Amino acid sequence: MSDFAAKYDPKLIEDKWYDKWTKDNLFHSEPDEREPYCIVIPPPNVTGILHMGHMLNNTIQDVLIRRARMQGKNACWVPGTDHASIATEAKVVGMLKEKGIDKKDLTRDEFLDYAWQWKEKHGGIILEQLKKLGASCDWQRTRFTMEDALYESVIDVFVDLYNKGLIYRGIRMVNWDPKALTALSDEEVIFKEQNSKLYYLKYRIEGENEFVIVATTRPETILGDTAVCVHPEDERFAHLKGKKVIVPIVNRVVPIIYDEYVDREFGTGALKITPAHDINDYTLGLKHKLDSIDIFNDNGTLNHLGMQYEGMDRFDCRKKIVADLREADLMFKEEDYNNKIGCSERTDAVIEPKLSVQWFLKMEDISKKALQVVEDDVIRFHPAKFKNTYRHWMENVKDWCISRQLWWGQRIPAYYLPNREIVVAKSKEEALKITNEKFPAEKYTLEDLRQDEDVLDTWFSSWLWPISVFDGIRYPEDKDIQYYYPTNDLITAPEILFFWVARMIIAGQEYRNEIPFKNVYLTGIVRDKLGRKMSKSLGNSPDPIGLIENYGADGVRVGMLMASPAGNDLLFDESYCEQGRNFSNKIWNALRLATGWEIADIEQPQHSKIAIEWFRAKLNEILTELEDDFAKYRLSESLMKVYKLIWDDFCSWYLEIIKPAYQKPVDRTTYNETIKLFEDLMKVLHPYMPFLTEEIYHIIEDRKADDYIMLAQMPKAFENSSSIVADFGFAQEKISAIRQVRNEKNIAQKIALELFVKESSNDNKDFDGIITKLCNISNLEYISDKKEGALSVMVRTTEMFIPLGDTINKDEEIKKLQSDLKYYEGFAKSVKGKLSNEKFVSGAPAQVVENERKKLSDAEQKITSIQEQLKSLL
RNA sequence: GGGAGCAUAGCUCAGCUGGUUCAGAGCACCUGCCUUACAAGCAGGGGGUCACAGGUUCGAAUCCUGUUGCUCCCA
Repeated sequence: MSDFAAKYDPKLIEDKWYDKWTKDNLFHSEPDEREPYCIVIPPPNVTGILHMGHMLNNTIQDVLIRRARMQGKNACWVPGTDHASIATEAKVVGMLKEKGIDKKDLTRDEFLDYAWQWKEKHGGIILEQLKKLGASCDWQRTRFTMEDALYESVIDVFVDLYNKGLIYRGIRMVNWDPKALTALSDEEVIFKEQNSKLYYLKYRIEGENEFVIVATTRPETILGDTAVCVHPEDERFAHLKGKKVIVPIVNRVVPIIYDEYVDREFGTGALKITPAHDINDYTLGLKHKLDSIDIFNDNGTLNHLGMQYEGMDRFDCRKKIVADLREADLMFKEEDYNNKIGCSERTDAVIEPKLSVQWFLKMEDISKKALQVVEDDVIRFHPAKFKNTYRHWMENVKDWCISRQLWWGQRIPAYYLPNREIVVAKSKEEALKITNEKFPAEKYTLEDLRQDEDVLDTWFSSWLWPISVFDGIRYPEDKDIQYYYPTNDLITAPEILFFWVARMIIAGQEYRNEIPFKNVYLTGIVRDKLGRKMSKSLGNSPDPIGLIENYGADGVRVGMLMASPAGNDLLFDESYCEQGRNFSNKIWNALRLATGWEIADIEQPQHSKIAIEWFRAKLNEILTELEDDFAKYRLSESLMKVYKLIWDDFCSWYLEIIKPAYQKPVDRTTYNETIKLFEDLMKVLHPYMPFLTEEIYHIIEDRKADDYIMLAQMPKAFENSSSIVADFGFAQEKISAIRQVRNEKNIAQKIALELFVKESSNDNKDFDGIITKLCNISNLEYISDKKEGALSVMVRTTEMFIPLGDTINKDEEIKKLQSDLKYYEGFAKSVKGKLSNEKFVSGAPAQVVENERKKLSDAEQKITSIQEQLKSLL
């Protein structure tokens, strides 16, 4: 025992085992005859560093992978990163700026060189950090969405979908980032609360001296106004039917239109319509066939349609226009107003809704099967409530804007010809070939083809991830994709259910005619104790690597899992990790105990024999329950069961029973059995706590070099009809009751007690040895009548007596018995009431009625014995 | 504005097809213990009108309706 420190120190062993595992290439998987079990990692962003969300997400994946591996499956966890075009490009642009280089001065290729350099330097941080967590990823299979094979897959898919007529170019209102000069997807826009002003502007009615007052937060957009809209049933404006109004300053005459879209309560009830600069106005514009007047340049300054404001920034223009309106007496009033303004996630610039030409993927048809497979539970969501969310989105799916005005990403393989035609092909040469077939007369050459400058949305590569990591787009018949696809489980956050999960399902249907995964486990968001999202700006996120250093990777993993039922947000608190660390220490000390005894060839005590039998059965029971928990993806519950099995059942009960007296040896049989049990427990625990369990596996027995717990077989549950677990439960109650007496009467464990048990038909004496040992009983005797002058304790229907000499406080006992009596009488009365209800007896199932009868007879028996005790005391 | 979900102990959550696994777990809390594995520990204990109001039923935390309060998604 002197070999072991009394406190477990994870630092000493975690790196050691991770190195051994990787050196022996244990995480690597190749197709073979075993059943595959595969997870593809949700590829973290190359710009990112490990945050608490990753910790949770990857802990869960590792638990599932390690368990599958130990169940004899060919487990493969494919890691990798995605190129995150906007975020990375922003980082690279920032880095260049620090060097005094402006992106505009670089060619595309020069810029991409810098981007790759940046990626090589910073891109692998998260994956390295995952190793500290113990992640058993197949590092040989690490993929990156911009590497050649995956890049080509994306291009192939674009060409294919274009040829199928599913990709088109269209004018749409997009979220324009005037700083990054690119369109953003909706999910890249963050809405921020802002104090602004609501301006009430006067629009003169044509030919009259009356005005319509229109409220707006963006007065500069009047330059693009093409209508004023009111609610058709709004009586205030009924008299204006057919009339026109004059836009202030611009003096453009625009119609008054009527639409139910207008909120009569907002502002004055009259709404200015600027189809080029507001998404809702745009829709109304289409409906009412209005002109669109775009007044902005890409960088947010006013263009030539901005009249005297041309060249001004949009916010400067707002100030100027407000001043001009006031001067012209066209400003009715101004009031403070709070609204939410969309800002770019990456550059923080205020988003400008902008009409622009973008590439789109038609979603309606290709989404249908993807909805069906979830509806039919071919793919299961855990928790299932996300099915509703998914359905809602899929039924209202909109076309996907897939182009981004950036350089870092897969460049759109579309080529523009001088005759304004477009050819889409995998390469320029290919494009020329097609061009010449289509337009032989023009005799175009390579020089005539101009490739689209834009790249594809990052999700347009991530949606292929479960296929492209196995190169299944380019080589659909190869053995890897055939073997590992469809993968088993996907573990991700609900936030990206649509942007990623749904699209992967669609891609799977389109390119494999098969689902990409069978189960989707949706984790919650890791929040701080106060329920706030963890963010850099709040500074409320602990450093995950720091946590690992403080509590050990095993401790942190346990901490993350314990507090995170599927789909629930996790209110993180370091005390969870502390609990995990304490658990490590508990196990460590159990090891110190179990391996510290001297072993002798002596007879095995009866109580040890029973304890082993009981614990085997208990372990088996838990194994069965774990099967069920994993089938339902209830990971935190499964861990809690293992936690209690080890801490309560093994340490507090089993070890205490078999523990030899001080400085006495343990018999060999018990020792061997205990080590075996310990080993089984470590196996069950390994997926959650890989490092500690591997260490202990090697301490409790000398192993061959290639014998690892992470490759060992998980203990399997067996059929068991024994009632020993339940029977022992009764004994445990008796022991607790006796301990309670000791506690209440302040009798130290050292002082031995006598115990008399009133004989009854349902006595199981198998556990008497255990009771004697754990309660320090000098003499356990069965008696036929009650024991006078002893303290009486009732467990279920068994009466036990503990002689305590003079220490019994009669009044106290009487009081206690009387209150018990009152309770049981009340209880019996209510059960009687139930049983005398004709409808209950005839309506309830026989079993339920039978249970009630048993309750009543037990209660009556208790009442009788309490009354007898009272009699003897009074 | 449209949709979805949630409300159970101080906190985080279980609680399946209504009925002894029905009021539970972990943490926190209280009491007593430095008992030779572990004070990062041991033993014991207290604590909830299951958000509110109705309804269905012999019986409701569980099913139905409404109310209130929170959360998320879409607009």
